[in-house]
Amino acid sequence: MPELPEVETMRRGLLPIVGGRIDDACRTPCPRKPIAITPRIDHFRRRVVGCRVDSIGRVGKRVIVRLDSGDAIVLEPRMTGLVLLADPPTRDHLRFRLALSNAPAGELFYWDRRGLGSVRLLSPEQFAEVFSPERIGPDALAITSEELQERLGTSRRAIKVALLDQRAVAGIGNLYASEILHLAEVHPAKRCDLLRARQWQRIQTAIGQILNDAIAHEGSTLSDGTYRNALNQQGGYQHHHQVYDREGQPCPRCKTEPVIRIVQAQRSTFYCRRCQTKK
DNA sequence: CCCCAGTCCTGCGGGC
DNA sequence: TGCCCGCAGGACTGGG
Repeated sequence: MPELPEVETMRRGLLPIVGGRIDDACRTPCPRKPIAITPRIDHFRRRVVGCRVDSIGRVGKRVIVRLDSGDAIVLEPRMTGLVLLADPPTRDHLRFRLALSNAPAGELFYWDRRGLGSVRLLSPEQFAEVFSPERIGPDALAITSEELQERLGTSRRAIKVALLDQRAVAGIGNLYASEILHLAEVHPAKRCDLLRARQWQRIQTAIGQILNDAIAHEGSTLSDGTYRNALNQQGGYQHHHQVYDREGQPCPRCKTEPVIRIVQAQRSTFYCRRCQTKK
Protein backbone atom coordinates (compact mmCIF):
# COMPACT_ATOMS: atom_id res chain seq x y z
CA MET A 1 0.00 0.00 0.00
CA PRO A 2 1.78 3.04 -1.23
CA GLU A 3 2.54 5.54 1.50
CA LEU A 4 4.92 8.48 1.26
CA PRO A 5 8.13 6.46 0.62
CA GLU A 6 6.52 4.35 -2.10
CA VAL A 7 4.89 7.34 -3.79
CA GLU A 8 8.13 9.33 -3.59
CA THR A 9 9.91 6.38 -5.23
CA MET A 10 7.28 6.37 -7.97
CA ARG A 11 7.80 10.11 -8.43
CA ARG A 12 11.55 9.75 -8.83
CA GLY A 13 11.04 6.93 -11.27
CA LEU A 14 8.89 9.18 -13.47
CA LEU A 15 11.55 11.88 -13.90
CA PRO A 16 12.59 10.53 -17.34
CA ILE A 17 9.32 11.82 -18.82
CA VAL A 18 10.03 15.43 -17.85
CA GLY A 19 10.32 17.45 -21.05
CA GLY A 20 8.39 14.86 -23.02
CA ARG A 21 5.31 15.66 -25.07
CA ILE A 22 1.98 13.89 -24.61
CA ASP A 23 0.73 12.25 -27.82
CA ASP A 24 -2.24 10.35 -26.42
CA ALA A 25 -4.15 9.48 -23.27
CA CYS A 26 -6.50 6.53 -23.09
CA ARG A 27 -8.34 4.13 -20.88
CA THR A 28 -7.06 0.62 -21.41
CA PRO A 29 -9.36 -2.32 -21.99
CA CYS A 30 -10.08 -3.70 -18.55
CA PRO A 31 -12.80 -6.32 -18.15
CA ARG A 32 -13.79 -5.18 -14.69
CA LYS A 33 -15.30 -2.06 -13.32
CA PRO A 34 -13.30 0.96 -14.52
CA ILE A 35 -11.43 3.19 -12.09
CA ALA A 36 -12.31 6.84 -11.65
CA ILE A 37 -10.81 8.89 -14.46
CA THR A 38 -11.90 12.52 -14.54
CA PRO A 39 -12.85 14.32 -16.64
CA ARG A 40 -14.27 11.88 -19.19
CA ILE A 41 -11.48 10.37 -21.24
CA ASP A 42 -12.31 12.23 -24.48
CA HIS A 43 -12.17 15.57 -22.66
CA PHE A 44 -9.08 14.41 -20.79
CA ARG A 45 -7.33 13.53 -24.03
CA ARG A 46 -8.25 16.80 -25.73
CA ARG A 47 -6.77 18.79 -22.85
CA VAL A 48 -3.47 16.90 -22.50
CA VAL A 49 -2.46 15.98 -26.05
CA GLY A 50 0.30 18.30 -27.23
CA CYS A 51 1.19 19.39 -23.71
CA ARG A 52 4.73 19.19 -22.40
CA VAL A 53 5.52 17.56 -19.03
CA ASP A 54 7.05 20.31 -16.91
CA SER A 55 7.79 18.47 -13.68
CA ILE A 56 6.83 15.51 -11.50
CA GLY A 57 5.77 16.28 -7.96
CA ARG A 58 4.22 14.60 -4.96
CA VAL A 59 1.66 15.74 -2.44
CA GLY A 60 1.26 13.28 0.41
CA LYS A 61 0.46 9.94 -1.25
CA ARG A 62 -0.34 11.36 -4.69
CA VAL A 63 1.88 11.75 -7.75
CA ILE A 64 1.52 15.05 -9.65
CA VAL A 65 2.43 15.32 -13.35
CA ARG A 66 2.52 19.07 -14.07
CA LEU A 67 1.90 20.19 -17.64
CA ASP A 68 2.95 23.38 -19.44
CA SER A 69 -0.76 24.18 -19.89
CA GLY A 70 -1.05 24.73 -16.14
CA ASP A 71 -3.13 21.59 -15.68
CA ALA A 72 -1.89 18.71 -13.54
CA ILE A 73 -2.48 14.98 -13.81
CA VAL A 74 -2.96 13.62 -10.30
CA LEU A 75 -2.37 9.89 -9.86
CA GLU A 76 -3.70 8.47 -6.62
CA PRO A 77 -2.66 4.81 -6.15
CA ARG A 78 -4.59 4.18 -2.90
CA MET A 79 -4.09 0.50 -2.02
CA THR A 80 -2.80 -1.27 -5.10
CA GLY A 81 -2.11 1.35 -7.75
CA LEU A 82 1.18 1.47 -9.64
CA VAL A 83 2.56 4.24 -11.82
CA LEU A 84 4.93 2.70 -14.34
CA LEU A 85 7.21 3.50 -17.23
CA ALA A 86 7.91 -0.22 -17.72
CA ASP A 87 5.42 -2.93 -18.65
CA PRO A 88 2.82 -3.58 -15.92
CA PRO A 89 2.88 -6.79 -13.83
CA THR A 90 -0.09 -8.19 -15.78
CA ARG A 91 -2.25 -7.08 -18.68
CA ASP A 92 -5.17 -7.48 -16.30
CA HIS A 93 -5.89 -4.38 -14.26
CA LEU A 94 -4.09 -2.01 -16.57
CA ARG A 95 -6.31 1.07 -16.34
CA PHE A 96 -4.76 4.05 -18.10
CA ARG A 97 -1.99 4.89 -20.54
CA LEU A 98 -0.20 8.05 -21.63
CA ALA A 99 1.83 7.99 -24.84
CA LEU A 100 4.82 10.33 -24.93
CA SER A 101 7.40 11.47 -27.43
CA ASN A 102 10.64 13.35 -27.06
CA ALA A 103 11.39 11.59 -23.75
CA PRO A 104 13.49 8.53 -22.77
CA ALA A 105 10.27 6.73 -21.86
CA GLY A 106 7.51 6.53 -24.45
CA GLU A 107 4.68 5.36 -22.22
CA LEU A 108 3.31 5.90 -18.75
CA PHE A 109 0.94 3.26 -17.32
CA TYR A 110 -1.45 3.30 -14.41
CA TRP A 111 -2.09 -0.24 -13.19
CA ASP A 112 -4.36 -1.02 -10.22
CA ARG A 113 -5.36 -4.50 -9.12
CA ARG A 114 -8.17 -3.47 -6.77
CA GLY A 115 -9.09 -0.34 -8.62
CA LEU A 116 -9.55 1.92 -5.61
CA GLY A 117 -7.23 4.55 -7.05
CA SER A 118 -7.88 7.31 -9.53
CA VAL A 119 -6.41 9.40 -12.34
CA ARG A 120 -7.57 13.02 -12.45
CA LEU A 121 -6.77 15.99 -14.62
CA LEU A 122 -7.06 19.16 -12.54
CA SER A 123 -7.08 22.80 -13.57
CA PRO A 124 -5.09 25.17 -11.33
CA GLU A 125 -8.34 26.12 -9.57
CA GLN A 126 -9.33 22.50 -8.98
CA PHE A 127 -5.80 21.73 -7.83
CA ALA A 128 -5.93 24.52 -5.25
CA GLU A 129 -9.26 23.14 -4.03
CA VAL A 130 -8.19 19.49 -3.81
CA PHE A 131 -4.92 20.37 -2.08
CA SER A 132 -6.19 23.22 0.08
CA PRO A 133 -4.70 23.45 3.59
CA GLU A 134 -8.05 22.35 5.05
CA ARG A 135 -7.93 19.11 3.05
CA ILE A 136 -4.26 18.19 3.35
CA GLY A 137 -1.66 19.00 6.00
CA PRO A 138 2.08 19.69 5.71
CA ASP A 139 4.17 16.96 4.15
CA ALA A 140 5.46 14.45 6.69
CA LEU A 141 9.04 15.09 5.56
CA ALA A 142 8.70 18.86 6.09
CA ILE A 143 6.55 19.16 9.22
CA THR A 144 8.18 20.49 12.39
CA SER A 145 7.53 19.08 15.85
CA GLU A 146 5.85 22.39 16.78
CA GLU A 147 3.45 22.10 13.84
CA LEU A 148 2.74 18.48 14.70
CA GLN A 149 1.94 19.37 18.30
CA GLU A 150 -0.09 22.38 17.22
CA ARG A 151 -2.21 20.28 14.84
CA LEU A 152 -2.75 17.21 17.00
CA GLY A 153 -1.87 18.27 20.53
CA THR A 154 -5.46 18.92 21.63
CA SER A 155 -6.96 15.82 20.04
CA ARG A 156 -8.18 13.04 22.31
CA ARG A 157 -7.50 10.47 19.61
CA ALA A 158 -4.81 7.81 19.97
CA ILE A 159 -1.55 9.01 18.42
CA LYS A 160 -1.41 6.08 15.96
CA VAL A 161 -4.88 6.90 14.64
CA ALA A 162 -4.10 10.63 14.46
CA LEU A 163 -0.92 10.09 12.43
CA LEU A 164 -3.08 8.60 9.67
CA ASP A 165 -5.10 11.82 9.37
CA GLN A 166 -3.90 13.39 6.12
CA ARG A 167 -5.38 16.77 7.10
CA ALA A 168 -2.98 16.91 10.03
CA VAL A 169 0.14 15.56 8.33
CA ALA A 170 0.37 14.17 4.81
CA GLY A 171 1.98 10.92 3.76
CA ILE A 172 1.89 8.55 6.72
CA GLY A 173 -0.12 5.33 6.37
CA ASN A 174 -0.76 2.28 8.48
CA LEU A 175 2.57 0.54 7.98
CA TYR A 176 4.88 3.47 8.72
CA ALA A 177 2.75 4.74 11.62
CA SER A 178 3.64 1.59 13.59
CA GLU A 179 7.32 1.82 12.63
CA ILE A 180 7.51 5.53 13.53
CA LEU A 181 5.99 5.07 16.99
CA HIS A 182 8.27 2.11 17.71
CA LEU A 183 11.36 4.20 16.88
CA ALA A 184 9.98 7.14 18.89
CA GLU A 185 9.22 4.78 21.81
CA VAL A 186 5.67 6.06 22.11
CA HIS A 187 2.70 3.78 22.85
CA PRO A 188 0.31 3.74 19.87
CA ALA A 189 -2.77 4.12 22.07
CA LYS A 190 -1.41 7.17 23.91
CA ARG A 191 -3.87 10.06 23.69
CA CYS A 192 -2.47 13.00 21.69
CA ASP A 193 -3.46 15.55 24.33
CA LEU A 194 -1.35 13.72 26.91
CA LEU A 195 1.86 13.81 24.87
CA ARG A 196 4.55 16.28 25.94
CA ALA A 197 6.71 18.48 23.72
CA ARG A 198 9.66 16.12 24.06
CA GLN A 199 7.57 13.21 22.81
CA TRP A 200 6.28 15.23 19.85
CA GLN A 201 9.91 15.95 19.10
CA ARG A 202 10.78 12.27 19.19
CA ILE A 203 7.82 11.46 16.94
CA GLN A 204 8.82 14.15 14.42
CA THR A 205 12.42 12.92 14.38
CA ALA A 206 11.24 9.34 13.92
CA ILE A 207 8.96 10.36 11.04
CA GLY A 208 11.97 11.80 9.20
CA GLN A 209 14.25 8.88 9.97
CA ILE A 210 11.80 6.13 9.08
CA LEU A 211 10.46 7.74 5.91
CA ASN A 212 13.89 8.77 4.60
CA ASP A 213 15.29 5.33 5.36
CA ALA A 214 12.35 3.73 3.55
CA ILE A 215 12.86 6.03 0.55
CA ALA A 216 16.55 5.03 0.48
CA HIS A 217 15.36 1.41 0.16
CA GLU A 218 12.71 2.32 -2.44
CA GLY A 219 9.78 1.55 -0.18
CA SER A 220 8.20 -1.66 1.10
CA THR A 221 6.95 -4.51 -1.06
CA LEU A 222 4.83 -6.72 1.20
CA SER A 223 4.23 -10.44 0.85
CA ASP A 224 1.33 -9.77 -1.50
CA GLY A 225 4.00 -8.37 -3.81
CA THR A 226 1.85 -5.53 -5.01
CA TYR A 227 4.04 -2.46 -4.64
CA ARG A 228 6.63 -1.84 -7.38
CA ASN A 229 8.65 1.19 -8.48
CA ALA A 230 8.23 2.81 -11.89
CA LEU A 231 10.35 0.08 -13.47
CA ASN A 232 8.25 -2.69 -11.90
CA GLN A 233 10.98 -3.58 -9.38
CA GLN A 234 10.36 -4.46 -5.72
CA GLY A 235 11.31 -2.20 -2.84
CA GLY A 236 13.64 -3.39 -0.07
CA TYR A 237 12.44 -1.74 3.11
CA GLN A 238 10.26 -4.70 4.11
CA HIS A 239 13.47 -6.34 5.33
CA HIS A 240 13.99 -3.46 7.76
CA HIS A 241 10.57 -3.44 9.43
CA GLN A 242 10.88 -3.65 13.21
CA VAL A 243 7.26 -4.32 14.17
CA TYR A 244 4.89 -4.13 11.20
CA ASP A 245 3.36 -7.55 10.45
CA ARG A 246 5.78 -9.17 12.93
CA GLU A 247 3.30 -10.27 15.60
CA GLY A 248 4.83 -12.76 18.03
CA GLN A 249 8.40 -12.21 16.86
CA PRO A 250 10.84 -10.70 19.37
CA CYS A 251 11.12 -6.92 19.29
CA PRO A 252 14.43 -6.14 17.56
CA ARG A 253 15.09 -3.33 20.02
CA CYS A 254 14.70 -5.04 23.42
CA LYS A 255 15.09 -8.55 22.01
CA THR A 256 12.82 -9.98 24.72
CA GLU A 257 9.19 -8.96 24.33
CA PRO A 258 7.20 -10.36 21.41
CA VAL A 259 5.66 -7.80 19.06
CA ILE A 260 1.97 -7.31 19.85
CA ARG A 261 -0.83 -6.72 17.36
CA ILE A 262 -3.87 -4.65 18.32
CA VAL A 263 -6.68 -3.10 16.28
CA GLN A 264 -7.23 0.66 16.30
CA ALA A 265 -9.87 2.33 14.15
CA GLN A 266 -10.31 -1.04 12.39
CA ARG A 267 -6.66 -1.21 11.38
CA SER A 268 -3.78 -3.33 12.63
CA THR A 269 -1.22 -1.71 14.89
CA PHE A 270 2.02 -3.42 15.89
CA TYR A 271 4.14 -2.39 18.86
CA CYS A 272 6.40 -3.53 21.70
CA ARG A 273 4.91 -3.40 25.19
CA ARG A 274 8.34 -2.98 26.75
CA CYS A 275 9.83 -0.33 24.43
CA GLN A 276 6.64 1.68 24.01
CA THR A 277 5.20 2.30 27.46
CA LYS A 278 2.07 4.33 28.07
CA LYS A 279 3.94 6.78 30.32
C1' DC B 1 -16.38 19.93 15.94
C1' DC B 2 -14.66 15.36 16.84
C1' DC B 3 -14.39 10.83 16.03
C1' DC B 4 -15.87 6.24 14.66
C1' DA B 5 -17.88 2.91 11.49
C1' DG B 6 -19.12 1.79 6.91
C1' DT B 7 -18.01 1.96 1.90
C1' DC B 8 -15.47 0.91 -2.34
C1' DC B 9 -12.49 -3.01 -4.52
C1' DT B 10 -9.76 -7.85 -5.50
C1' DG B 11 -6.78 -11.62 -4.21
C1' DC B 12 -5.46 -14.61 -0.92
C1' DG B 13 -5.46 -17.76 2.97
C1' DG B 14 -7.88 -20.23 6.73
C1' DG B 15 -11.58 -23.17 8.07
C1' DC B 16 -14.57 -26.81 7.09
C1' DT C 1 -10.65 -30.31 -3.80
C1' DG C 2 -13.67 -26.46 -3.48
C1' DC C 3 -16.31 -22.99 -1.43
C1' DC C 4 -17.06 -19.17 1.61
C1' DC C 5 -15.78 -15.80 4.59
C1' DG C 6 -12.76 -12.38 6.46
C1' DC C 7 -8.96 -9.54 5.96
C1' DA C 8 -5.69 -6.16 3.90
C1' DG C 9 -6.14 -0.21 4.47
C1' DG C 10 -5.99 4.12 0.90
C1' DA C 11 -9.72 8.29 1.29
C1' DC C 12 -14.12 9.58 1.79
C1' DT C 13 -19.02 9.91 3.80
C1' DG C 14 -22.76 9.65 7.10
C1' DG C 15 -24.18 9.90 11.56
C1' DG C 16 -23.94 9.89 16.69
